[in-house]
Amino acid sequence: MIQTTDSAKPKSRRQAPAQLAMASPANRMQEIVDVLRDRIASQQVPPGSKLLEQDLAEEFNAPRTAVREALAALEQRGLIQRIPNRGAVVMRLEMEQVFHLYDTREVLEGLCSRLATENSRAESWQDLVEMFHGPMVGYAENADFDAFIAGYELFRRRSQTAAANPILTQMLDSIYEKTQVLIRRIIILPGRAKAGLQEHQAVLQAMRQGDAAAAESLRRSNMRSAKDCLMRYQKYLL
Amino acid sequence: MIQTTDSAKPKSRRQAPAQLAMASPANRMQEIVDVLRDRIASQQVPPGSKLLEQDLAEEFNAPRTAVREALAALEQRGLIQRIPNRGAVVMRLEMEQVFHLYDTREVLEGLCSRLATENSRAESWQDLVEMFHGPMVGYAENADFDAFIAGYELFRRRSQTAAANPILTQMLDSIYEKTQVLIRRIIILPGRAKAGLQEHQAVLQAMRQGDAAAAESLRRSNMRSAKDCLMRYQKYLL
DNA sequence: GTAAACACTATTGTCTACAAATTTGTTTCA
DNA sequence: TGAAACAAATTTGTAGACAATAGTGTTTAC
Repeated sequence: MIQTTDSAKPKSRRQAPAQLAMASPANRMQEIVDVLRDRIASQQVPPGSKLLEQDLAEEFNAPRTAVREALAALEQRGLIQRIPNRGAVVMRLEMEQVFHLYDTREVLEGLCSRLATENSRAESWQDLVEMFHGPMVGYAENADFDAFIAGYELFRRRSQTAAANPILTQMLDSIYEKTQVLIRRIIILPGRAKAGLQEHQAVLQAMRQGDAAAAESLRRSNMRSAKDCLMRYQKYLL
Repeated sequence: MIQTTDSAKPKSRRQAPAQLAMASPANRMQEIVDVLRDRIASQQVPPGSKLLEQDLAEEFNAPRTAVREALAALEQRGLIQRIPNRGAVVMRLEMEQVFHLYDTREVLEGLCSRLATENSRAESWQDLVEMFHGPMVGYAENADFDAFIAGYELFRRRSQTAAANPILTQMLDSIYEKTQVLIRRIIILPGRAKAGLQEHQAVLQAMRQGDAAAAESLRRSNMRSAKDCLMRYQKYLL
């Protein structure tokens, strides 16, 4: 095999192993995973849908093996279910499982708020405090749910970043990608937007004051309140 | 293609889809995953080791694709790291990551104890109470760590089962399989066995009294205490 | 007319061969 | 002698072919 000494690689023998881990060809599978994840999380592909390996292979212009790997990854993440010799279907969210997710999320979001408070200067939350006492109030009153959700996600992202705990981030994301669709349904429930707003104001106030324990406790109350709302109106949701 | 009407399959047209999901050929990969998981968790394969696809394929007498799938699964679970074109190595536990794991575990174990208490009759913990006031005391005093750990794991399993939250179980397991090796190193630290024993006695007492909130709080204290011990002696551990 | 047996199609599961890339070993030139 | 250039071998990544299984439609026997 003739190796063409190709191009400019003036590498001395044992080169530094510090390379950016990613290239374009190797992780095409990851792209498939990401795209499918988004579709499932946003319910562009509704629960119960069958995912055909060949169709996906054609769509992504990838070999079927790549698609299979992607499906395996999605199965591990609990987004799809694979039945031997029968293929993959998008996982259906049972109400019971939603409650399990929320119970777990409660303590994790609490931890996230606590760590975020502990790890950052109290003043760094000032802008979010103002946001939740300013624009967000309007969004809630005018039922501008898209803007409201956008603000809420900013809060979430900022908290996660400040918490600086990769394990926690991973677990919260894994919950979030399953319950994402529910947010839009919860927020429209009677009084939920307003209640959520007030609860977040309280959490942010605690964070602004550097009171980590209070932030944790208040965030947990917030999640419990959301879950209660969900239970109350579950007939109308799923 | 001639189909041989093979063997005795007196199935009427549309058969009940209720089949046991597992057969032997389909989930040979799962077996590879489990075996490797155990080896990694128990450090039979030390951190940093390279895992060669071909070697594993020969050992398990499976095609390389099956091994690749198994490795992909282990990567998702965070037990190995795969670098494109360079192969898979067993993940190394940095101290920082251990702390992240313990922070997360603290709130999850707390939740587990709370749910377990809420979901089961208070009397059902009686046997564990007696165990932790009886035999376990001896194990701690006589430094019989194997027996002590066995008792501890029983407590963990019973709690998880009673909590009856699959999401939580999955997350706790995913943490546990990474920190499993540490238990044996923590337990031998000065005073740790005895402290852990007392903390568990307190947790179990709360559970025995049906006080879910106290159980959660005490279990969290217990985990924090373990983490403190870890931080204090980290020089001697990793 | 109904139900079982049969053949066919579509889809998933498995395996092997090939290509690309990295590491290792050897040689050559200052 | 030492470092760079080159070649070989090992290892991972990709693709496609083949086999097995489940689902569907059709025929046939009672």
